[in-house]
Amino acid sequence: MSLGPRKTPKQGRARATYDAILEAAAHIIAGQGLAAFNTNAVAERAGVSIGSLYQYFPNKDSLMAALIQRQQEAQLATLQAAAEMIGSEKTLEKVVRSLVRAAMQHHRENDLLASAIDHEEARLPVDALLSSYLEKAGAVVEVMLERFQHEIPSIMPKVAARTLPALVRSVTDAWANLRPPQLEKAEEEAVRAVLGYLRIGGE
Amino acid sequence: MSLGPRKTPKQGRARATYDAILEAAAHIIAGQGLAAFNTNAVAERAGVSIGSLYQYFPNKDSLMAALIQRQQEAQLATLQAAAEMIGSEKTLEKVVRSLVRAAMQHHRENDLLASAIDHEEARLPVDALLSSYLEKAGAVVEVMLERFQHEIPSIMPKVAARTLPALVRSVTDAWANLRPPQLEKAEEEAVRAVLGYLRIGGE
Amino acid sequence: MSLGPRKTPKQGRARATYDAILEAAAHIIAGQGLAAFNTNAVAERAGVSIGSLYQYFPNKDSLMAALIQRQQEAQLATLQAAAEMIGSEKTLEKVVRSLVRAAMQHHRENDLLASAIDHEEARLPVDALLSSYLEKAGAVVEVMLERFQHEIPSIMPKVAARTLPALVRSVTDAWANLRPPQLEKAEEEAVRAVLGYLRIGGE
Amino acid sequence: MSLGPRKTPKQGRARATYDAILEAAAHIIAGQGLAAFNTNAVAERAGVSIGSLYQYFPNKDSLMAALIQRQQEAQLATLQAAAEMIGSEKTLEKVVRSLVRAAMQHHRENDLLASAIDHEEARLPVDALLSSYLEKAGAVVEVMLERFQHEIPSIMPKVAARTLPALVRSVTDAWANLRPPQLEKAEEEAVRAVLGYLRIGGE
DNA sequence: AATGAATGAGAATTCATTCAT
DNA sequence: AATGAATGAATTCTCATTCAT
Repeated sequence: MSLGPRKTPKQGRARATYDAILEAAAHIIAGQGLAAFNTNAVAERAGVSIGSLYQYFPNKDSLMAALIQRQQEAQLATLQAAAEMIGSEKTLEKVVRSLVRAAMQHHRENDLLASAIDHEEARLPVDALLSSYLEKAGAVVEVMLERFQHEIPSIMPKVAARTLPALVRSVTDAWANLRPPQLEKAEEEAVRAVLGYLRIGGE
Repeated sequence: MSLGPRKTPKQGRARATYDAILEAAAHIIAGQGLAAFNTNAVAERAGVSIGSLYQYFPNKDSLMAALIQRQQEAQLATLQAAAEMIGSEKTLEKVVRSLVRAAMQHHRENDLLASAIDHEEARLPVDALLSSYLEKAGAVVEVMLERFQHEIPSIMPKVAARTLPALVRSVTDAWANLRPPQLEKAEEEAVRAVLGYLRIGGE
Repeated sequence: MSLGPRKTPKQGRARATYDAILEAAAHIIAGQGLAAFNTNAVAERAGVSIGSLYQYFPNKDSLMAALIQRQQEAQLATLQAAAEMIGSEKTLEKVVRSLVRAAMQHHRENDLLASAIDHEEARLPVDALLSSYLEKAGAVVEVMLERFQHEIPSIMPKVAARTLPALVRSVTDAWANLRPPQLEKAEEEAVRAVLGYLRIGGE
Repeated sequence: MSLGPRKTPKQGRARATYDAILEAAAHIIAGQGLAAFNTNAVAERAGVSIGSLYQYFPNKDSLMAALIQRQQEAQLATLQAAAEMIGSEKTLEKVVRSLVRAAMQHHRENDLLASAIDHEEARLPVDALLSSYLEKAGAVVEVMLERFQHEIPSIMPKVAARTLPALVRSVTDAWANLRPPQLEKAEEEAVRAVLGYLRIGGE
C-alpha cells in the first residue's frame, strides 16, 4: 500500500483542497483522538467531498503519513521562528526558556495529535521521513546552541534535537494535565530539565 | 458508558480467561498498533468466543482501560523490583541507570503498546487511575532518591517524583521508537536527562 | 486475497444462510448480469444481513468462486442424471442429444449466469477447480461413449472426454445467448457438432 | 440511454483519440477482466483526459457497445484476410486449418475480452449489431465454402458463421488451458471438430 | 476540443455488540 | 458460563459523470 500522496497539486484550487484536508485531519485528531479520525469526518470538516479526499490520498494511511510530515514541518517552522526571535538573547537559560515556551504552546494545544503521531510513526513505514526531520531539526538546534558551546561542550546537536522535544513534552504533560493545570510549574520543571540535560556534559 | 470491568474474577478458570483476553489485547496492539485492535481479533487470539469477552468487559473501551491499568501495575512492579535490587547502590548515577533500565524494559518491543496507551490515556476518562499510579510510582522514586539528598539539595522529592517517571518514559520513547530502535542511545540520553534534571538544583 | 470460503458451516442455521447467499448471487447474475452483482444486493435478496455474507465469504471474489464451484457441481449432477436416464438408448445420436440437452438445461434462462461464469473463470485463479470439473465430467462422458466404440473407432475416449463438454458448452452458448435465444437451433447445432466431431475419425 | 457514440470522427486527431480510447478499453478488459474496466482507467491508459472520453462516448455502456462493434469488425477483417490467403487451397481440410489458426491466435490472446464481450452482448441491447455481423461473416464463410459445396451440401453459411468461432474457441480453450498447454492437440481437435461439423450434413 | 478537479451515490468491507441456544 | 451466528451502522474506497476553465 502506497503511502505517498496520489497527486501533488500545483495550482490554486487543488492546493487549497489538499491543505484543507490535512488541516481537517489535524483538527479532528487533536480534538477527539485517533478513534474519531475517519475519512468521512475529515472530508466533511474540510468542506470537500469524500471523492476529493481520495483524489489526493490513495488511502487513509497515506493521509496520516502526510499529516505526520506536515506536523514535522510545522514543528520545524516553530523551531526556526524561535531561533530567529531569540537571536539576541544573552544567556542560555533565556534561550532555553523561549524554546520551552514555544514547545509548550505547541504541545498543550495538540496533546492528542502529538501522541497520535507518536503512535502512527511507529506503526507506519515512515522512517525516511523521520530521519529527514531529525536531520533538519538538528541543524536548527545546532545553530541555536553553538553560541553557548563553552557552557555545554559535550552536546551533540543532532542528538539533542531528538531528546529535547520529548523531554519538554513529557515534563509539560506531567504538570499540565493536573487539575487545575500547573502551567508555571510546568515551565519551571521543563526549563530545569533541559538545562540540566544540556549542562551535564560539562561535569 | 462504564469503563470498569463487568466482573473482576479473582481466581480459577474465569481469572485465566480474563487474563488471556488482556494478554491478547496487549499482543495485538504491540504487534500491529491501535488500528488492528478490535474485539473480534482479541477474542480469537485469546482463544475465547466473542461472547465470553463481553462477559468480562462491557465494551471495547473498558478493555482498553483494563489494559492501561494492567500496564501500570506491571510498570509499578518492575519499579519496585528495581528499587529493591539497588538498595545497596552507592552512587546516584547507578541508581538512576537502574531506574531507567526498569522503565525501558517495558518499552522493548512494546513501543506500539506504550504509545497506544499514551494516546488512550489522554482520550479516556482514566484520570483517577493515572493519578493513583503516579502517586504510587512517585512514592517509590522518592524513597530511592532520599539517600542522595546531599547531592541534590534543591530537589523537592515529591516534585521530582512526579517529573521523573514522565521524563524517563518520554526520552526512552523518543529513541526506542526509531527504526531500528536505538536502545543504547535511549538509555544514555535518559540517564543524562534525569541526572541533569536532578543535579541542576545544586548550581 | 483468499478465494476460499471463510468458514464452512456444518449446522442447520449456518448452512441455510450459506446456501441462501449463493442462491441469491446466482439469481441476480442470471437475471441482471455481472454489472448488477454486488454484495449488498446479494445479501438483501438472500434475506440476510451484509455482515452475515462476510462471515462466510471473505470478499466478493470468493463468493464468485464458490458460485463457480456450485455451478460445476450442478452441471455434473445433471450430466450424471442424464447418463443414468439414457442407459438404454440404442443410437449414438440419441445419446448425444440427451447429453446436449442436459448441458443446455443449465443455460435455459441462465445465459447471463453462464457467460458470467465463463468470464470469471478466466479472470480468477480457479484452475484447479476447473481441471477437477473437467476430469469428472470427462469420466462421465467416457462411460457414455464406451458402448459406441464400433461407430467411432478412431476416437480416444479420454481425448473426446475433454473436448466434448467444452464443445457442447460453447456451441450452446453461441446460440442461446442471442435475443431471443434460439434454443432449438442451439440444440441442432450442438448435436451436429458433437456427432461430426465423433464420427470424423471414421472417414 | 443512448448506446451510440456521441460522434464518430472520421479522420484526423479526433479519430486517433477515439481509437486510442477503444484500444485502451480492449487492453484493460483483455488483461484484467470486466471488473477492472472503468472509464477513468480507460482514459488514463488511452492518454486522454476523462473529459475527452465523454466527448466521444455519452456513457460507459456506449463505450462497451463500440468495443463490441470493433471486435466484430476485427474478427471480420481476420476472416477476410484468411479468405484471401487461402484462395488457392485445394482441400477443405487445409482451408479449415487456416481458419482455425487465425481464430486461435485471435482468441488465445483475448480470452478475457472474448468472454467479456459474450457477456455484454447478452446484457446490452445490441441485437442489431450482432445480426449485422453475423450477416457479413456468413457471407465471407459462404464464399470460402462454396468451392466445396459438393463436400458439405447442407451447410447454411450464416448459421455456420455463428457456430464455427464458438466451436474453435471452446476446443482451443479446453486444450490450451492445460498445463503445459497442448497447442498442437488443440489445433488438431479444433480442425477435427470443424470438419466434422461441416461434413456431417452430407451423411 | 480538451482538461482535470470535483462530486456523491453506491459498493466493498469492518467490527462492536446482541442474543438465541 | 460459554458459544458463535447474526446484525447493521459505520467506515473505507470506487467510479461514472459533470462542469468550470
